[in-house]
Amino acid sequence: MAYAKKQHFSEDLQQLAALMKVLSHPARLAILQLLAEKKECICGELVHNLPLAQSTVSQHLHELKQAGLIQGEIEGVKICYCLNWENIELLDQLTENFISGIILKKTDNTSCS
Amino acid sequence: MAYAKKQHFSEDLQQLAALMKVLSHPARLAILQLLAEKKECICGELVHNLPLAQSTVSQHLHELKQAGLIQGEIEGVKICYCLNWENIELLDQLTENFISGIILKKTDNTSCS
DNA sequence: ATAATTTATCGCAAATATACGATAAATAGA
DNA sequence: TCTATTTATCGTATATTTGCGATAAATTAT
Repeated sequence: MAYAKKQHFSEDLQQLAALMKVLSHPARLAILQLLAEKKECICGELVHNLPLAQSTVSQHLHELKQAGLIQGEIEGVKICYCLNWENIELLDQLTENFISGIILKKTDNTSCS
Repeated sequence: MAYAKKQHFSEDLQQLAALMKVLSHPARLAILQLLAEKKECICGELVHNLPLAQSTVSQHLHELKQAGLIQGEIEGVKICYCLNWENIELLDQLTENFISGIILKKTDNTSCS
């Protein structure tokens, strides 16, 4: 039972935390950058560009797809991945809302140090 | 040995991924919001505002402190926490740079769907 | 039909993360 | 001094993540 306490927090915080978790591995950040650069990319080419085994890359792709940040289309044997712009922009908004929401509170220069 | 592959990625991606990992738990997001709201806050008050045991909150505070996002000052028996604005703003810049760096590549409306 | 290619998934091992109770350490108050 | 308060840390249990090889499934090429 050492878990599941996440559900005791607000939906908003849970959603953002889940997105941040997807971004918490450099391989997944690298995949997003590669897809932004190449517009679209066959899975094998991503594997070729990352220092990880094929099965590991496939797992990272799965997490990114689950989070809605990328999508894959079957092209014969191959699978062509690309960014899901709609959700990338949602990610942008949610993170910016959170951080700027914090920074807006700064107005007074209070600090305990 | 099932790990440590993170070091095969660029410093930039590693740094951002590490920050995202700190933000990947709703408790830590909630702590940041609480500190932004209250400007500064005794540890016990944070515990009071979170659905977690004292020792668990202490661990989350430790991670936030390690990442430089908060700082604590001893006030007698109590410890007063507050945000480290400098690094909060760095976090803001790094995340915005990353995401907007991706969104900038959108220009052509390519999509594989 | 058979072989080669591509990718997802399974099973496993190891590393990390989460959560808590118990305890230690330090200070304040009686 | 003795007690209460506050917080960090330790130990432990459990869950999750990371990573890989092996294999399965599907498609293309021979």
